[in-house]
Amino acid sequence: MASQAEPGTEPRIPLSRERVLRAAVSVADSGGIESLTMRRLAEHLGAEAMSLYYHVANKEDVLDGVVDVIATEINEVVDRIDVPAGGADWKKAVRQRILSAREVLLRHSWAPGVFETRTNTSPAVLRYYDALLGMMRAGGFSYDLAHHALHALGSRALGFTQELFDPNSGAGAADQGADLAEMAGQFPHLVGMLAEIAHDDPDSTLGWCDDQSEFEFGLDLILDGLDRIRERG
Amino acid sequence: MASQAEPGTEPRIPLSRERVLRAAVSVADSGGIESLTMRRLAEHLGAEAMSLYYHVANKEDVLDGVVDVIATEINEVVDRIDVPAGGADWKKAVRQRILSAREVLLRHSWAPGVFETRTNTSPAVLRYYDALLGMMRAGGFSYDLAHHALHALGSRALGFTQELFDPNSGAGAADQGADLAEMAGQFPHLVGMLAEIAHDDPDSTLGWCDDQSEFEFGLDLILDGLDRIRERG
DNA sequence: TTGTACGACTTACGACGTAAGGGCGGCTAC
DNA sequence: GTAGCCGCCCTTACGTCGTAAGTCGTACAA
Repeated sequence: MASQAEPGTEPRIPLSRERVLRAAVSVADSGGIESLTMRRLAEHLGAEAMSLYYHVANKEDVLDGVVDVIATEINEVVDRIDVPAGGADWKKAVRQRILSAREVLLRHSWAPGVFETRTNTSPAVLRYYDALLGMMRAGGFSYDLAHHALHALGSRALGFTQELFDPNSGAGAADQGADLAEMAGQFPHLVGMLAEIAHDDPDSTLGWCDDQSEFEFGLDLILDGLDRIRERG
Repeated sequence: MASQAEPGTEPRIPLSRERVLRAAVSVADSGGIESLTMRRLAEHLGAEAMSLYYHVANKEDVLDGVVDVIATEINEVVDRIDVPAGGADWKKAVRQRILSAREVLLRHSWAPGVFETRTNTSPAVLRYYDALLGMMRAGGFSYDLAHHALHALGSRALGFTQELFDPNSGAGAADQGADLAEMAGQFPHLVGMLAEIAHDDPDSTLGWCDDQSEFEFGLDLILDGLDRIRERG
């Protein structure tokens, strides 16, 4: 339509699965995952919704493709890392790999939620895990221990953890309506912890607790534990 | 309608937020979370969809309420546990608490996904975390370490981890179409691991890897790590 | 007896995913 | 050349979703 009304303009780039998936990431990046609808995606591409179905089976397929795009971006980043190679250095290598993956996900904050809903594993994710396994093997892990390690890391292996409760929202609720004293009566330890943390770290720019350093704390806890088992076994 | 057509039957139990939320859990239990729509929920209650809105703000509110119902069920279970009390026994107590929470979630397999999408923390979840914190404090944790511990545990504190990749689906894909040799070329470590695990544990009734024992492995890894820090600090 | 407010129902709207089919432009076969 | 085909995109339409707006019966207070 637009191309007919304006003759002589761009010759219209044809759609393709590749282009559709890239656009999907772009839409989610700018408006969040709930803004990713087939109609909006088509609009973003200068096409109609039903045209997408020639390149993509359905919306589930789009979401599958989107995690593959993100995982590919992760692989591109981690492949550039200069690995210190195997032996006892496995921990350093794995740690850096995971933190790099996390950096990519921080650029697509909606992505973790999508990763978790997928059951079909994307080839790019498999490639990521395969290389991670390779590092552990080079570090002396048995396949069995490496297997346990993957489960223990869970989503952390890809660089994210879902925070189940955001103490800020609880604190906010307390500030607003409910009496803080009443709050303290109901949740004494929670309130005590919040008070102490806030006191210890009053001017942290990232809020009362820094997610990045918490992520690293948990990651190191697991990696150290695995290392101990590796040395013993 | 039905109550008008059949006069003299039950006097019709009035709706209430409580009843709506319990019905929502029941619907999700039997048909999965994607089957939980306002219309179906109403039908389950013998009412019309719009009638629910007198007791519930909107669907988000229903989901918030649903996690509160589940968290309350968890609290009821863990409150019954006979705690071995504080000191060095903290680990045993926390471990048992978390595994009990997991048992509840296993009865509502759709629940983890809903927990992760909530940002408003439910009072029942706060109560759960508060008691968990209390156990750690009794075990000698500083608030700071307990805070780190909560982040390190993440969703594991409530008894679940999201499995990002199910090797079964990968293996299934390999079995079906793609050549396993080609698969091994692309993902050598992954295929090696799968082969060894399958060989070591050929007749596990829970599949090639037991999620429960993997959960416990990861949980113990973290709890042991925290215990070491506690002793040192 | 007459409000009045609660608690349900009816109707309707816009957005979503997508099934079905129409049409255009460029290829290949003659 | 031109007839036919097919790859690619569009139009139209359907069923389902969440929910805004308005209606109605019933119970209780004045």
